[in-house]
Amino acid sequence: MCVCIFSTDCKLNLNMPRSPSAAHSYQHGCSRMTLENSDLWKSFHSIGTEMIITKHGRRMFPHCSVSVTGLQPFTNYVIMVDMVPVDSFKYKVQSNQWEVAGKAEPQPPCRTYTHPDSPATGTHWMKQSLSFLKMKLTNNTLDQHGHIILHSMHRYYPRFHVVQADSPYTVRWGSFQTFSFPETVFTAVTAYQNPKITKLKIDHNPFAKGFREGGTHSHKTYFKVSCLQRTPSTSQSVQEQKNQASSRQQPLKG
DNA sequence: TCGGCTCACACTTTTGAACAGT
DNA sequence: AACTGTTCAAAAGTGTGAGCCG
Repeated sequence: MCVCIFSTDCKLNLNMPRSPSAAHSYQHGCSRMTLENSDLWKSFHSIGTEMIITKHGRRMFPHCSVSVTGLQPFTNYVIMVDMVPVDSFKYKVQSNQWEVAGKAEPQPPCRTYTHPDSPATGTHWMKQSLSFLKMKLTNNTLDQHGHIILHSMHRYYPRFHVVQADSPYTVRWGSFQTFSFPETVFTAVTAYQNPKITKLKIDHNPFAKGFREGGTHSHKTYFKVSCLQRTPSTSQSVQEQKNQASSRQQPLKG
């Protein structure tokens, strides 16, 4: 469920860490937020993170996953994310490098993604890391699904809010704590511009495995391979594949 | 002509329902 | 009856290239 609670005052809460070399954990009052997959984010950040946005909404990769400590155990909190423009420029790729292409387009409607567990007690938030895997990004300004609306070829970073509130509808009156991480800055694109990003994503994102070999040609190549694996039709070979698959998944289930 | 956007494609992974076993 | 584990089909999600559009 997504609730739009911000308007033009988004930047008032801006708490962007100043130094890119800052630690990946930030303290705010007595509570503290840590970026879980910080190393992965840093890998992408080092070559210039790009996030695909589509008309129907696309998940982020790497996705936002954080852990929180220092909350009051029995108090209810709502945890949200919104996207903040890094600067007021639009970018383009010129000879494999991002360059400023002019002034940014007017900001789309500012939306927030509320963590589906919200509201929950401090104990709940602190017992495990919080994944925003299902958050989707779109370039469709008329989007009705509550996805985060961004402009292509613009730079953003996710900003996390921990709000003391009993429901997503009462966050206006709660006390805000805002966190962000320098390595999560990304450029919104409708198609990847940097092949290094593509490679890194394919290496880490299981959904992209079918495209590992790259290009249309690879579709055929991959299809042939998968046919060879599947057509033997002996239940044993199928079972072996399943066993391998399940053994791969076991640590995750655990 | 060019750069950005959309769509179909063929694949993998995830999810959830149905079923069997304890 | 309740719980746990397994199987299977459907849904969701992925990057790419071709073609469209401004």
